[in-house]
Amino acid sequence: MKKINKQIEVVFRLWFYSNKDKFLGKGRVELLQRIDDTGSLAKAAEGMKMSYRQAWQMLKEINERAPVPIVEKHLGGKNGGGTIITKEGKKAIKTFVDFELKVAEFIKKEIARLKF
Amino acid sequence: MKKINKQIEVVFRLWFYSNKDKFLGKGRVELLQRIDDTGSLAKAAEGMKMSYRQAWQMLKEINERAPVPIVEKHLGGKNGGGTIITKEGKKAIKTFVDFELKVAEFIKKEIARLKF
DNA sequence: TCTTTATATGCTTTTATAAACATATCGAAT
DNA sequence: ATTCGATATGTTTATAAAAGCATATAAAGA
Repeated sequence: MKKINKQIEVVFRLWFYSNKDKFLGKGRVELLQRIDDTGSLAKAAEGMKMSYRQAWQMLKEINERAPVPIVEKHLGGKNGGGTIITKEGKKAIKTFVDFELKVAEFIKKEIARLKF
Repeated sequence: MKKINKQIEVVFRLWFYSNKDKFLGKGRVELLQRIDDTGSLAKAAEGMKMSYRQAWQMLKEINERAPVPIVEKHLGGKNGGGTIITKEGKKAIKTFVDFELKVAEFIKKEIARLKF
């Protein structure tokens, strides 16, 4: 009988929920990170080859569900406006990324421990 | 500023992959457990209000992708046939369930440790 | 050989999700 | 007032995933 552990890979996903609603996951965090980098939802969407519409809806959900304000939007003005990540938003992103990393490390260790 | 950790919940899913293909996840494991309980794919499907077609396709994928034989099928015969979980199948199920539990415990501890 | 019951699949129809297209709006700066 | 670039949404179209329906097949036992 072949040993399984040598050929098994474990993949995981995790989400932050607030009030029974999912408000952060890997995809959303990437969007937020790109917004943080570019200062623009449109540019962030383009960067991850996602339609602006979709990205806008995603961000809308994040805002509706997050327990704290994640972004600050600006309409019109010199450069047409823009979107910036709030301080709380940055904290939430970091918390998620760190959490994800810890879980990944734990899983890696556990895989090594698997014996059949 | 409100503290986030008191209101955040973390949800996760994990999958076992073999050869870049997902072959076990929560839903599939439940199907297998029900097959193990009933000895029948049809009964298992019914039990989790899933169409037989769907369950059969799910099981087909599991079999195609798992590194070891998970079930043994029997066509025809006295009671029309049936499906039983192999010894390796049972081991895979247990491994998955145990793994999932450990990750859940780890996550629970990490949540408690979150501070903002 | 006919019955029984679970597995094995083809085919069609819904439903859900995502993509695509089209505009409207906002407000600083010119 | 007009321009400009980004946000804000309604509407429609295309794709994909799930459901539903129908039927064939296997093989032990009566």
